[in-house]
Amino acid sequence: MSEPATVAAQLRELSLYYELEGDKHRAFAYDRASKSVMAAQGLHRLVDENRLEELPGIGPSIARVVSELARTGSVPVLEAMRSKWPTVVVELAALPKVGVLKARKLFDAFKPANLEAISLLCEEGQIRELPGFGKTTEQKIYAAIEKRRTTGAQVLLEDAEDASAAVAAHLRGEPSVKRVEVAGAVRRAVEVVDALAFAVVGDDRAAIAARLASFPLITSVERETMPIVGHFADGMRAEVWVGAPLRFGWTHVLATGSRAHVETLRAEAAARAVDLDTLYAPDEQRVYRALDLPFVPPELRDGTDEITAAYAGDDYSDLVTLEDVTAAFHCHTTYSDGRNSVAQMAQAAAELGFQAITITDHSAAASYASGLDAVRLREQHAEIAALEDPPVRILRGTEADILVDGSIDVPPELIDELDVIIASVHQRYKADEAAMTERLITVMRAPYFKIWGHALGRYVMRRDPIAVRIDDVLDAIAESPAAIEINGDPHRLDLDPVNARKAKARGIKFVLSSDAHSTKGLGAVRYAVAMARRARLRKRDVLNTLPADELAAAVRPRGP
DNA sequence: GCCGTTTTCGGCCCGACTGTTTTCAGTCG
Repeated sequence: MSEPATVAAQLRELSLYYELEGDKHRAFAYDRASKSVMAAQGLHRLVDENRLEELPGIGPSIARVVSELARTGSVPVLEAMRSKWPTVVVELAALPKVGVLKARKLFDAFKPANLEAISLLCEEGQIRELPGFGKTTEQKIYAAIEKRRTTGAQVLLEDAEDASAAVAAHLRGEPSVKRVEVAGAVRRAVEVVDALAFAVVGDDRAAIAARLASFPLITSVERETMPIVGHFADGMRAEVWVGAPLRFGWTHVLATGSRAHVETLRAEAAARAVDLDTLYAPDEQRVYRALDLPFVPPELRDGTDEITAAYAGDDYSDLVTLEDVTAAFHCHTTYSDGRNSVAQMAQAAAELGFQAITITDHSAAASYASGLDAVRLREQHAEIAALEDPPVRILRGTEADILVDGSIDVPPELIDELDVIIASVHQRYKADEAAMTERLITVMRAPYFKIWGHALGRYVMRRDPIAVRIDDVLDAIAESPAAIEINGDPHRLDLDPVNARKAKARGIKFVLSSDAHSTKGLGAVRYAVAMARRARLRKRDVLNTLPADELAAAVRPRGP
């Protein structure tokens, strides 16, 4: 049966077709049904028991569609829509600043064969002549197609993981396939993924290519290439690297990349007269061993200096792991914009194996998130104190806004009552570089311990980082009572690995956090761990790997 | 197509923003 994420993607695709047909409300219904399928628990069971209509937004008609998609991977209406509407319309609608309506207008006016044709029309200045379009829009479309040409489609790591899991499960359905591993940028935990990749053990390439082609979201497959490449309707690619079992190690390395990492390995192999393509290596460890290298964790294979560092003696065995993390850091509750109570968050943290949790709701200045003033903060502290036998140690904290003047939104008399302060920019993101740098340095130098929250304020693919002289701020932090958060919210992943490496080089400490706004959100800490590993952080670089008592002492604003 | 009732049809999500307009259409979150 198809994965829920796959069914959801097909419903979204149907939604887009209905919108193209002008049936706005049906499109909305399918979009809502798609979200519902995504959020559903135990979709397969609901299908089996004919209970899909229990899901919100799913009535008799969509229930039939979902059931058929889940069971067979397709449905006639989707196939009909795919042959009626050429790929280029879908691709146009997916471009930033171009929606379904503009895509439809462009298609009706020009009947373009592909994005290339639209690009050409931009160059000729023809797009701007269309009613509703202008010079600016034309330039944006041109730039978007240009970007698409160089980088392909791009999705968040989190979404790429879901898609990869679905494709991997599908490939495992081919009888001649012995093993399927998710590889590529997903395995390397790159924030933005532009191609899915898989390492497969099998001896029947044709059968594997055919299996890939039958994945519900894939529209075409290049079968003769190495790797086999499948194309999704939205421009995403799936690369499938096939290898024999005794040489799977090298296949796995090739599929994982990065390109620069692989090239470096090839060069080292050539220097040692090792033939990687025929090397006996059932696993990756043996590939690296053959080159006198320790196992290089996937997150580090970015092609910078990970090989050089390994030859210089770093065996990467002490990189921080999820198991090292002792405290659920940076958590919101119903006091501000979270969905669960303090007690529920503490319970969920305990169930995930944490020893402690930091409750850090927004401060008063974050009024849009119902930030807490001193009165409500003390109410929360009283509630925490009243909890009988809490399942984990609870640190009373705040995520305080960094105000424009470089002060932190915590009344001075409250600092002594707090166990931890996270200081974050939530307003006036667009301050100029000099002002923002000054503002942050002032905050970091404040004479009590604080943790810089979601440092550069980016939203991956949606909002650029703040403009700031990062080196100056890091220099200030290095000599101040301050640490830096690596925020595991899949949309933030902030501070990013490149800058985190710079911070680590200055001896700055980190916390790995989830920025959870619900019990479910606590799991996002694994992304923080992944970013930390990419930054080559060790357990000793991360404060919330300490036992709860030591952690509490380390982050207390005023010290012991 | 779904949903909720004013019970079998009529409304469905909305505000900020941007670019294209000259009062609005379309995108995005």
